[in-house]
Amino acid sequence: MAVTIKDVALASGVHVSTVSRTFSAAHLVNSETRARVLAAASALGYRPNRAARALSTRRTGNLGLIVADIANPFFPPLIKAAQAHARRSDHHVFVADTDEQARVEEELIRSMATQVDGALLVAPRLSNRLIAELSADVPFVVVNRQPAGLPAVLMDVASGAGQALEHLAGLGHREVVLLTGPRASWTNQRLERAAEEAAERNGLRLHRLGPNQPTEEGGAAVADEVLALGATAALAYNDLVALGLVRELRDRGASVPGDLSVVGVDNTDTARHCALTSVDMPTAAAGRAAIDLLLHRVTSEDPPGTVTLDTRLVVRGSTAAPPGAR
Amino acid sequence: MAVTIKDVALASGVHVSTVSRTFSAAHLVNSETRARVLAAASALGYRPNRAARALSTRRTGNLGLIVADIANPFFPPLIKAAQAHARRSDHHVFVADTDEQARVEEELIRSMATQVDGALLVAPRLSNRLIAELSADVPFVVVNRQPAGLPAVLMDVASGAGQALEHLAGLGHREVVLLTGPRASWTNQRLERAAEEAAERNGLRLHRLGPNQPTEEGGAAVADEVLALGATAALAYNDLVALGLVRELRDRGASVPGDLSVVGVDNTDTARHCALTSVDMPTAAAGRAAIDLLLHRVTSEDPPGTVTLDTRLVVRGSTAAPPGAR
DNA sequence: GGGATAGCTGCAAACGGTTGCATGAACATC
DNA sequence: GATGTTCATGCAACCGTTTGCAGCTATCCC
Repeated sequence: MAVTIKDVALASGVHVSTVSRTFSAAHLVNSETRARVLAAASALGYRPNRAARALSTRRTGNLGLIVADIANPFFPPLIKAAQAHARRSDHHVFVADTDEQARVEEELIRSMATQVDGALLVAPRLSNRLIAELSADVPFVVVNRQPAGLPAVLMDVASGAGQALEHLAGLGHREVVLLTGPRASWTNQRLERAAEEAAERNGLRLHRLGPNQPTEEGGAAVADEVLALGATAALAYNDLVALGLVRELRDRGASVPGDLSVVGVDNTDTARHCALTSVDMPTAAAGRAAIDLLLHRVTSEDPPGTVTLDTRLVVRGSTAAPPGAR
Repeated sequence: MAVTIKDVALASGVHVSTVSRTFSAAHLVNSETRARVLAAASALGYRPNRAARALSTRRTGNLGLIVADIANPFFPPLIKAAQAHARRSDHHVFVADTDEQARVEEELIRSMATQVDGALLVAPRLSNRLIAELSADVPFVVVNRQPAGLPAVLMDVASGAGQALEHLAGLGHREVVLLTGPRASWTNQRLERAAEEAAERNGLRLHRLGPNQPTEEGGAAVADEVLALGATAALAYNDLVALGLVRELRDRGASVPGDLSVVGVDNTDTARHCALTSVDMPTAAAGRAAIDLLLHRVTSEDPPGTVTLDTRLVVRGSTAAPPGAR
């Protein structure tokens, strides 16, 4: 049915191994022969069968990309960039969604293991122990987490969070609340520490509220408490939380940024559309860097490296001077 | 290195073919033998090699999902649903982004052909001729387009667009502008026709403006013309166009919905966050339906079916009575 | 008790490539 | 002119699994 190497060999009068070499080690075949083979191949519309190739080479040319929730606006730019970048090295990408469940994540990795050369775990929920165990089967690169001994790409929220608090201090704010995210999140841990340090540096008083669900509902749920605290600005774990808070506040007649300035994290498209000041996460760059690391890891024995990317504040309409200021 | 069927055979004292049957045709093996094989397999951590299996069965257990732009908020819910649904039948999904380019789309399909049992084309840019040609290599299901002879899933914007114009008429609007999208888009064609009919039904005068780029910029670019037309409401090709228009209008001091009511299409998360009235597209349901159709097509010879899903209006804060009304 | 049947299992040939090794030709070296 | 190299190609085993066929055993029927 499909045209195989055998058909090409027949059509060009050479042995299959010569056809094979034409495609996988062209320098080993005479240039005239090569031309003949290529002509026959393209006339027949030959395409190497990747599954067959994988069987002997143990390289599938496929990568896995495992994320918690494809529909969370944080992920698509990363997926897009990773996929496009992988394609440049002729790799295909399986994308899988774990629905935020560690069990699903594990099963996905196991079932992909025989079909991929490596996998990208973005903000995995799995225990470090299990990640280490599974990494024996498949080379991993981890994004936004740092398990010992594995290559990682980190988007360090610290720099952007520092800029955010500096920005708020500059506007005249003195009392700021941090809406924290999931305890297990590496980003959240960095965010908490960075916010604390930056608050001190800028003479701000920092309140904490959380952990919160990293969703719009999570943000909406704490609107009361935020108002009760008497803070004039809030920094949220992510854009969804920030936007949930904004919506709830406005529903209650409070003004953003008039009564409360709000800063998100991730700088998703939604933040852009809703004019939310936000800390930009370089998701596309992270996707590309992770693919580079992964492809490198697949082919080399070098010790795994870690790439850390900085973040930066993008100021929009959700921040302004506090109510008391002139 | 990896544990194979051979290791399991050795460990359980049977021939490899018996191990194979235990996994792919369990009823053919004695239940005691089966138990022994399964025990050995799980002790060794055996997982069938899908590439090898694909070689003999000509079924890879993989599907392709090809979209124009992963980062466009319209797609992720569809991708998520399709992937989750495919997983239930033990299929993995390659996700690929064409960057809106027909050439890339074609190359992607060709390079995936040997590795997938079928592919989902979502709003493809390819010519019908080429789609037909390629469908000889790979079974397709097409979403939001209707090439002859191929199974398709359509999200029919007509019903929702009708509701939108009815809603606007009910609020007292009389002059409405339709911001059209790409000419080649099936959705756009349906939208234009449906809007025309619904306008007539509801006694509205319908202006058209377009074709517009289906992006925020596309919407922002026509703000002037919209104002000049004297319409009091706009229905946009999609949410991005609608939001671009809203932002530009507000930047110029016009009020939405005070001066102009705006309705989008897609009902993306962004529309929700930005309180945009929008026509909901059942993307998740479409993803699932498409996978069903595809899996069915892969295994059967039935003539291809078409699934049409209705849409409906979701009213939010971007629509209100026109300026003149009491 | 003999033949047919059903139920399991083993054998070996695929599936479509890759690759180490052997072979042969052409050419250079001394 | 014998020897050694290099280059190009063919040969055949192998990658891990499936599957048609054949063979064996036990059971059943008359």
